[in-house]
Amino acid sequence: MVKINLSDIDISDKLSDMWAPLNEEQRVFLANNFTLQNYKKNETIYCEGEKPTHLMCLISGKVKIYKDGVGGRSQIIRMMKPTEYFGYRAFFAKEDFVTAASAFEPSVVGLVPMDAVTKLVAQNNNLAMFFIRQLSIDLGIADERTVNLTQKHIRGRLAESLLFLKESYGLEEDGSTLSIYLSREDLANLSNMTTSNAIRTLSNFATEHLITIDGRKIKIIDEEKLKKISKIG
Amino acid sequence: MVKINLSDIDISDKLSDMWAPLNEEQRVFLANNFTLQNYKKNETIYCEGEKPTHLMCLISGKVKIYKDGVGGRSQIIRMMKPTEYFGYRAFFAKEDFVTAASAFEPSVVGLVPMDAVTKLVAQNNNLAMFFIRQLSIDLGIADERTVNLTQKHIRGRLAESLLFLKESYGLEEDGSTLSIYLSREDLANLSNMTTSNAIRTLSNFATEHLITIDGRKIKIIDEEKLKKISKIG
DNA sequence: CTACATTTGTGCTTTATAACACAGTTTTAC
DNA sequence: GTAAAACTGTGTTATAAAGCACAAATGTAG
Repeated sequence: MVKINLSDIDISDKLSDMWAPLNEEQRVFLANNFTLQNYKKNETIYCEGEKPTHLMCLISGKVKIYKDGVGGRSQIIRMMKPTEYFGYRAFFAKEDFVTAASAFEPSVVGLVPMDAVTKLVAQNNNLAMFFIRQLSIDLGIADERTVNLTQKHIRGRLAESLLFLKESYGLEEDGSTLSIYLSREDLANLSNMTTSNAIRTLSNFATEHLITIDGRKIKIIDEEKLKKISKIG
Repeated sequence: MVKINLSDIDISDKLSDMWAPLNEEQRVFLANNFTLQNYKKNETIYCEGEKPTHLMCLISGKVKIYKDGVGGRSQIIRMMKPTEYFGYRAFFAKEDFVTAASAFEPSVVGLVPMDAVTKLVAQNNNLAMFFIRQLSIDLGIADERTVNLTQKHIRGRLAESLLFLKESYGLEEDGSTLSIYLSREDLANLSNMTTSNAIRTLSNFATEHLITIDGRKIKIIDEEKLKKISKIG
């Protein structure tokens, strides 16, 4: 872990939603408690059952938050993109982690000890409101997700995942290729299905000219139809 | 809606987790903004798509938070018991409600306008921490629930629901009858299955002497075995 | 470069669960 | 108190999705 001077690398503007409420003194305090950590592709960031110690902010890369359920099956709960915060829920709930996190790609994570965060939250109400708002948004997403994953059929769930990946990570310069390359297994774990069904359904979508596939590269061809499939389930 | 004097009916001690952080002035402010509302059995408290306006606290009765998904199927997301707060998530997230709420039984709900709550949160950090903690706990539960509802089999899901009902609402004086009488349909919507499968599986549990059923009265006979079924999925 | 492991793809079988149909029972409304 | 509606129970059928087996392709390590 390397202690860095925030102003040097100038990432503070990217993290503005959370930084904005802080006064100068609080920013210095935060900067003094801020460290960076690198994670390799597929490296675990934290595990289920561990004690949460740091607020984490994804600086670069892509991270999945997942949960291993019955029979070795893994379910991806959330996916983080740069400037998003994670790892703090369990601390605030006074629990151990109920999920695990790992890096899809080489990633850089900013760490702030939770006791420093707690101090700042106690001093600064707008920071508290930031967390209230963020948690509220995430809880709404979780409620939606529960219903979508349980009630939609395979095609609907996969279509939804593809659209989610587009919204979250965007497209490459060609305007249609998803900027994230997932294994079929990860795609399955995101969409609550087996790997073979992810493969099959993806092929079907390609046959129907909704997408094209080239290894892990997926191009979205007919977004409207995907939306329709996602909607009707 | 009837404006009441809190000290008169003396419910403030029951609501202590949230009240505790408030000073005298803030308590008076809250009391002046507090109203009670009665709901009949099966009456809707709020609907999906509506704008959230009040923090709600269940004073007495039982309330379900649910979501209607594809094909008319309804999924129960959360169930409230007295002294629990609800209805505030969407406000903090600056969204409309994504769920609906209705009363299982005749219920009394305490209402506080969200702008009054916002004012108090801005003044009082411990109150902000109350919401942060509550939202964090609920988000953890939602994450668990997503995996349980998607990965466990019918028997596991129903067993889990029965245990959940016991934990949440407790037992009657006989020490084994669940204190909440749900329709088979509600039990199904809680456990993500069709009504006929809830009926069938419930009968199977009775045949296996894990429970006894007498209409909507359910006695838990072999809790350990239910736990085992719930655990292995 | 070769060997081994992992991922992807495809066909076939099995199974869990939904869907449907209908009868008996209980609750609700007038 | 009766009629209608809602709920409960059970058997049967249909089907979505998992499970399995295996081959081909791709990636990785020595």
